[in-house]
Amino acid sequence: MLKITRKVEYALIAVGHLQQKDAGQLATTKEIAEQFGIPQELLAKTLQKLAREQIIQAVKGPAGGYRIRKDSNTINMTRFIEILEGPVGLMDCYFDTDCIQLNTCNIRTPINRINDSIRSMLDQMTLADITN
Amino acid sequence: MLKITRKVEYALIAVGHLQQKDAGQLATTKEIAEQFGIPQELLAKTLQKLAREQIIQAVKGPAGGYRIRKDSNTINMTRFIEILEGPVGLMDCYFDTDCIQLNTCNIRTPINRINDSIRSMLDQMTLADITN
DNA sequence: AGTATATACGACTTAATTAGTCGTATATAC
DNA sequence: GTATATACGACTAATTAAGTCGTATATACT
Repeated sequence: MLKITRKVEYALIAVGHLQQKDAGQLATTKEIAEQFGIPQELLAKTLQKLAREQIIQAVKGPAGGYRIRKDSNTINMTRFIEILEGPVGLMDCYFDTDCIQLNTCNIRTPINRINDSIRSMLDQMTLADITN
Repeated sequence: MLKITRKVEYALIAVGHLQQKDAGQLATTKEIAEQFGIPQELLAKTLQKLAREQIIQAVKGPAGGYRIRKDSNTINMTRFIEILEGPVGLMDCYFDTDCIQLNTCNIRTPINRINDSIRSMLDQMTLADITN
């Protein structure tokens, strides 16, 4: 039903929170989880993915946490979503080509057109647009 | 992951097929299911929903089936999808208001903006755009 | 009238995906 | 060396989507 997953939801909330911190300031997973009522373990894994992809920066150890990277406003939403939940597309055949249909399918072209529209909309939208 | 369900996929394929028939011509569920490799029972229920909502017209009995309605090109995609799978929205809070967050949530406004964009895109797209 | 064929539709089962938890490893400030 | 934070794979639970089944109803045809 055109839904985004909670992982993305939680990630956006967290990024929004990080962006409101003063430059360089850290926030821990625990802090964010408590403040927004998010399961801590799940949020942790989500932030780890973002850190792995250089969206945020992780600092280990006590007094550690995450901080936002200065260039977060250059990250577009397609990228962000795809880091967390894989390919953005209405149907799998946008990426996979192993559909039994393929030849008989009479709706691939128009579906792909809609896909392109959605993707290009999300492409033009940065993290900064979302969370500021 | 922003996916549409198979119900919608099957429905679009079926409508595309119906539109290619000569005016007033009928196609049976069986015919469509076989031609496109779709589970017949599932397609049947899907087409029943479309018939209930006057998107297509059902004719019972032997030599019966479904035909497309002439005004099918006035049906927009938001409506079509919502008939089959309910509200189109990235998150439930676009429709439901019983989220625990609500006050603390820092991403509702931007998420709703994206929602509106997607919906208005689908609003401007008719069945005829998809299947012709 | 009886039969074959088509739609109508609710209840149910199965499969797939998403959400959330747990255990353990690693880095580091104090 | 201990407490606290991230890192991460494996697992379980919950939710949603996909598909099936049984039965009812309409109707063309013989």
